[in-house]
Amino acid sequence: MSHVGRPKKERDGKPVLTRESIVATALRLADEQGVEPISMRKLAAEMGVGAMSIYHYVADKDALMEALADEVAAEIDLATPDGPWTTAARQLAISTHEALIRHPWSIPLWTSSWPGPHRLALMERMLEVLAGADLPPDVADLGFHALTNHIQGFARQRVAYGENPTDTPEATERIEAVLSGDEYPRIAEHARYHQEGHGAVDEFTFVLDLILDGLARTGSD
Amino acid sequence: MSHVGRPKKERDGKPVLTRESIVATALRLADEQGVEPISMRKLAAEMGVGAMSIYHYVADKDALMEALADEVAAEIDLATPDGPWTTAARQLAISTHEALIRHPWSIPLWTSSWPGPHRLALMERMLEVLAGADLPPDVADLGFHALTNHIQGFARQRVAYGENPTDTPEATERIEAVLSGDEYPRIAEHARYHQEGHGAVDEFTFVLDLILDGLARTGSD
DNA sequence: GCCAGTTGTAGTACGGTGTACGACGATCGT
DNA sequence: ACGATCGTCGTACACCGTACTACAACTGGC
Repeated sequence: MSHVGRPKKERDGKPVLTRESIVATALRLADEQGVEPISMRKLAAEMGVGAMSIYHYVADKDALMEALADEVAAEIDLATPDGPWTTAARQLAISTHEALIRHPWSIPLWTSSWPGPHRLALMERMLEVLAGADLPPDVADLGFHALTNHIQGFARQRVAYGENPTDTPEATERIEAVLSGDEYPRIAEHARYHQEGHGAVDEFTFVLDLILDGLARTGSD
Repeated sequence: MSHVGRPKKERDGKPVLTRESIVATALRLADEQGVEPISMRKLAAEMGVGAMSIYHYVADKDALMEALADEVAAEIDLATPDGPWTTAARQLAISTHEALIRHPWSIPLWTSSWPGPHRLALMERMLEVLAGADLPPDVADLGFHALTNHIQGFARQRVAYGENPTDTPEATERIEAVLSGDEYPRIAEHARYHQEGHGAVDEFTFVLDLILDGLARTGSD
């Protein structure tokens, strides 16, 4: 075997195997094929390396997934413009939403794994913004939950409700069954409404504003 | 081997192995230990049966999980009292929330698997309620998403944010790290706030009403 | 310049998973 | 009485995460 015992290096001396390079390739693989088909073996093979070598940089697969989710959070710009707190919160929410849509596979990870440093920083930033709103403490607390919930939940829904037709034939078949049957007329109507391309784009900001306005109003009562 | 070749029967003639009995035992196991440790082998062993026998009643593990999620939905009472649409939607939301809290392991399944008949019926019912609200179609549509999103998301958060201290020592350690460090003061404050037992209970209904009021107001504008 | 120690790599192996396949025995329709 | 059918299950395969171990290559001290 070519190189054993010391970090593999590329021509210019940069090591092939690093925590960063591992996370980077995993992220590329996830963007290409999603997160489920990633296995430690495949990832190692992709990097031209033995399976167990990865474990020198990453504790276990969960840690890798956590790092992956955090990498998505790292893309989010935490800088917010001056002005009322609602616009700052609004922009933070939209940026997060966009990052999640950019990497749909990461959405489940945000709820199943612990937040890494970048996600913690994002939470911290949002809490700061809310703290600057002069809301009663319990309203701020609940606002935080409502916002993060809305962000992650809507991202999930936008991915689940198609929009990108990665649908398996089995999935479209089941949708068709509901559409053609008459057991669930409202659902059929709802699905048709979505298939016509309504909503989706500004639904996120619409409900977001609904929450923000509600919070602001609650605060001024 | 005791009985081979025909459905196992108990003393009174009821078969041991049925789709219903399988789902029922799986649900019991899930309530006891959560859903991840369930494997087809363990489930079969629990029923005193060979592993592959289950596949005669269930297509594959995903189908079983889907049935499990639907079983939780089956517990939800779809009857709503007369009166304004908001109280009907409110009760539907609360019932669903309670069912999810009763079976926390099922929450991820609601987003990862397709809705079964009971969940479809629940969706249908909610859409009916919203259709009776005389909202503009796009507001009704977005209201539906906002509601389901809030229900599932808050249930997830209530489970994730402890409340039931099933936390592993590793988890408490990481929480402690954030609490004792000074990198994320707002998060630390937020976590302390929750540890003191604030919120949680009526936060769900609070934000729920915020959404419902917002929808009602939007409709009357 | 050499040798010990350290460090990153990888082979092997173990225990687990979902499930395809086929055999077989018990029951049922005739 | 006797085949067809159906439910059951043993075996096997591919794959997974990862513990353990051996070992090559580098590094630092002398």
